[in-house]
Amino acid sequence: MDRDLLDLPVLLLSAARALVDGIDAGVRARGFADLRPAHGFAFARLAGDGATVGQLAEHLDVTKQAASQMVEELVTKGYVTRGPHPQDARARLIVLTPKGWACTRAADEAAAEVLRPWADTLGPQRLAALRADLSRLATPGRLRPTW
Amino acid sequence: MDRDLLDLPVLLLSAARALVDGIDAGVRARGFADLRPAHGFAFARLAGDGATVGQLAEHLDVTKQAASQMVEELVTKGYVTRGPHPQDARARLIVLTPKGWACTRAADEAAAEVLRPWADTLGPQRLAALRADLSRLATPGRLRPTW
DNA sequence: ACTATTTGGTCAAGCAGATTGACTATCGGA
DNA sequence: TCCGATAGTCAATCTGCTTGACCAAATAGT
Repeated sequence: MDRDLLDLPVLLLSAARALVDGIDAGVRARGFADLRPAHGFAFARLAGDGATVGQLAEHLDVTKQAASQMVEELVTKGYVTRGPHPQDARARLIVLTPKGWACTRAADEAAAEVLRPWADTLGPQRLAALRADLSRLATPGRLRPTW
Repeated sequence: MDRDLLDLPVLLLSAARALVDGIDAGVRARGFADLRPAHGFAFARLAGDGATVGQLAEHLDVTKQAASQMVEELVTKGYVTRGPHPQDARARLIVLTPKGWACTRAADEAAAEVLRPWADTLGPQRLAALRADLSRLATPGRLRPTW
């Protein structure tokens, strides 16, 4: 084991943080200043066909109560709505509002913007290789980092 | 910009989390069950010649009060001591105790242990390349991810 | 069909880790 | 020698999350 691989944790963390911070800043700059990165993780799950509170909780790796609270906040802010669930009357389906969709598009743009200098630095080849390598390493677990 | 580069954030986050979680688990398994990853970031700064509360706060990207609180906790648990600062009577120098050093060694071992399967998966060549690429991307900013 | 258990969600209270604000002691330059 | 800046702590507060209790609807067992 190469000795200086030991700072790989630090590098990984720095890169991850730079990325998330950059995206967050981009999203705020586009007018969505009342959101945190944690909300972005929620949006990622809701995009598509929506999700229940329970599914969201699992995705975010928090309790249902915490997820429910966040949903309440997002409803208040106008990013999502709670509707009846087509298959289960107990459950409620959370879906993005137009504002919520606009925000996810903004996030995609922001992400692309942050990634652009990375592509410039490394070249598209090595960036793609980086992505490929990471995809072989990353366990498909939760991603919320509550440290 | 390649379209599927957009999940690089997710991959980066997964990898970072897997790494930190793995190290944390390894540290706990070695008998230091009363510490969280956040403490590890503090230890990283204290290893060497120690640091003041202010320096620690900057490193962790928290207020001095928060850092002071953590130091108090680490003192209580026996990992660090507060000593007088050689150059400044206002400041106090925080240094690791033998127990603190033992813990940092444990963390290094744990990190190596987590990295080993990574080296097996990617091969030493590409792992080194990964490290090199990341080191070109990572801004030398804070790493504490409080999302 | 009828009851019992499980599951989806919310309400309420409490905790942990951070923040802001106020204060003391010391440093260092005019 | 004074006075603003800096190191650190004490105290109060905020926020996001957890645990615990609960209701309503779904599902399983008989």
